[in-house]
Amino acid sequence: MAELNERSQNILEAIVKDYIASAEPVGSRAITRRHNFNLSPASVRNVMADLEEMGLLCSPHTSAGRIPTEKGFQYYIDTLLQVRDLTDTQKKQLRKSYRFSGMKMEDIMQEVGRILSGLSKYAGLVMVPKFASTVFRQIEFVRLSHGRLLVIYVSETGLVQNKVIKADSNLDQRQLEKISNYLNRELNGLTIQEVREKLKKEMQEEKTLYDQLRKKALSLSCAALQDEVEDQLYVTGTSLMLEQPEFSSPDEMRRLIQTFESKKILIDLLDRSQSAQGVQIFIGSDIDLKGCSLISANFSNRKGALGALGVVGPMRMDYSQVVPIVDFTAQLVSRVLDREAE
Amino acid sequence: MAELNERSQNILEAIVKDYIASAEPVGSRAITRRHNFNLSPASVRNVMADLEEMGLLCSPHTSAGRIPTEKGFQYYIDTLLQVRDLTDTQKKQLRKSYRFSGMKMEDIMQEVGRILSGLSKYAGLVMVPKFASTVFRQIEFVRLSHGRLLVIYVSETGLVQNKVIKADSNLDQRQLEKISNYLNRELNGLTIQEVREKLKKEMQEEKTLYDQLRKKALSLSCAALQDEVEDQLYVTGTSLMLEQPEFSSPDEMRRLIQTFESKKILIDLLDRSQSAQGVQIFIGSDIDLKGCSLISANFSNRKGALGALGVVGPMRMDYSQVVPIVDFTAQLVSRVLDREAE
DNA sequence: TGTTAGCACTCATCTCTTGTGAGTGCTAAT
DNA sequence: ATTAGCACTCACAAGAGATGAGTGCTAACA
Repeated sequence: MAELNERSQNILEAIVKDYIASAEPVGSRAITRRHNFNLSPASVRNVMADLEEMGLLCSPHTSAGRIPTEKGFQYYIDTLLQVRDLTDTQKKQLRKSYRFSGMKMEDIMQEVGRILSGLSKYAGLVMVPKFASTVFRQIEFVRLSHGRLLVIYVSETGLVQNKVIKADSNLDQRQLEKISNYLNRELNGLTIQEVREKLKKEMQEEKTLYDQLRKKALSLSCAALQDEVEDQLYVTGTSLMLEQPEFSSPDEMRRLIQTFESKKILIDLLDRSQSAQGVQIFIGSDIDLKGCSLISANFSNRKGALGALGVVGPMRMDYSQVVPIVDFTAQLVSRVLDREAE
Repeated sequence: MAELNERSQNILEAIVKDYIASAEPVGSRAITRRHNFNLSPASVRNVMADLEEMGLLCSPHTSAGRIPTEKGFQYYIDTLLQVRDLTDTQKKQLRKSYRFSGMKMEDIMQEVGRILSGLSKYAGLVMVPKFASTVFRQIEFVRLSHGRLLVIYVSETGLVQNKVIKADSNLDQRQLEKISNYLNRELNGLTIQEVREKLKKEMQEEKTLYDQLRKKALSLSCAALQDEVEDQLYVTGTSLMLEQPEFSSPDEMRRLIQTFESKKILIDLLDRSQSAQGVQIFIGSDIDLKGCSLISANFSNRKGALGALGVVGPMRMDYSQVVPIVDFTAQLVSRVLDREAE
């Protein structure tokens, strides 16, 4: 991106801010009225023409004002955006909302989503801890019927996953208990990722092993943990998005709701953000959410990244306000999870 | 409802059917064209005026055709609707979609919802088995920290519920095992409802009991099972509703999405239908879904009612088509659950 | 040379008008 | 009892100004 002189920057910033506030195209006169740059509308127009040439602005039609393009927003976020930190009062209030003691993981996540969307007035997303990186705490088997077996897996953070598997051999409850005892001893404190690797190694080493119990335990736990569990996503406050003027037309509404309904796009997006640290902002066609932006952050406990949360809003959302909310929320959730795990 | 002569019935039926097909007000001429009653439009108009007087029809404005009122729909459903059974081919196809072996309960329910909304082109609802009426199979305790205890409860159908409780006394894993063994033996085969009653009784009888283990077991399981678990509801295909012309205005869309988002209204509704047998139809202001109808049915296994499923569509939805789908689906799900449980 | 006033021009939006057509209710004839 | 005929209503679409916000360009100005 070419350098912009100070005047251009000021004007771009003014346009972006005005547009964020009004959702309407911004005209040259409006700018001179609302900000006192000591410039005439005509001069502002010249600058605006330049900014349009650079692809930072565009006008919906000849006689409307300008609106920032995606590139314009990107520039704004990269170089002009100043995120003010939350005030202590706000922080305190947020902390107060996060009294999760005695709630189970799913409910916590849902509640976090609600709070996020409530604060931001946009849609809140929370992706629950990725299965592969959770830390093993306990595994239990429950016999159902026809050799079908319910496997219940509990992570250190109290996340419960369950899965039905087929066990060919007819194991009785007694044997199952032995097996789960064995596994609980053996796998304690490892992440699922590590458990998988360990199992794989052992399976190879002990192919010819005569220890029946161990053999069965290995094959059972393999079956239980082999395939990736689909990430679970909680979406809250989609209807708030429908209040935004950019989604006021029926077609846009339908598109938006369909997107939120499928969840797949959102999961991919949050997955992508998983690798990075801190708050991330995805804009527009970056993501498959036309006209939207996503502000996301990971949460984690001491053992590493666990999940991601964020806010989806219109591209012109109030970044300076939402970014710190997302950031602080992610930190709070991380702390809660640490506390729970300890 | 006053009796209607045959001609009036025929005309009412024609109007309802045409309106279901077109979502437009139906005029007198349109009726004589599409159905041959050997009547002139003027005669039809006379009848329509009568039907309007009775509150079965209304016209949006003077020079539009008539549309059925809520009462009109009610009359149609009660006395005119003929539900054709599914053809064998359709049944076979449906059965083929329902191969759920090896899936866990939540996934089954979600899939059922998807199929329902896919077939009906409206929104599908599935409410998971009511906790209180599930049959106890197994209970497990997992220690988390600070005396917080994760209780995992498994029903006979493989439904897993979990909950975090506070256990004041410091129990080690060994004692917990003993307790769960004791409870598993003691409570096997009872519904949660029965378990609760039993616990209550025993707690009273054995207040002064010196058997420490038993006492702890009782108080733990009481804490674990005491409060009602919120019914879980799966909603699918809301975006399909937005395609319907009655919800094409932004305001209607917002209202609809908000309703679906809160879920509470829908849960109450399905709860209400729980008591009855077979397919039920709720119309319009009966329920808090303006302009919508709900077709619902319960599913159950041999032990009794477990949950409910249904389809929410516009009031003018194609009842003759959707009713048998909902009916047959409920039967299929019941059978699947029986098979799983056996 | 950068800035600004002035001006012609564009174009979405609102309002007002008019025409059209589907549908109605009433009346009189069959 | 049924129906043809007719006047009437009213939503909706199309067209015509009027309005106003905003632009680009040019020429004058500091």
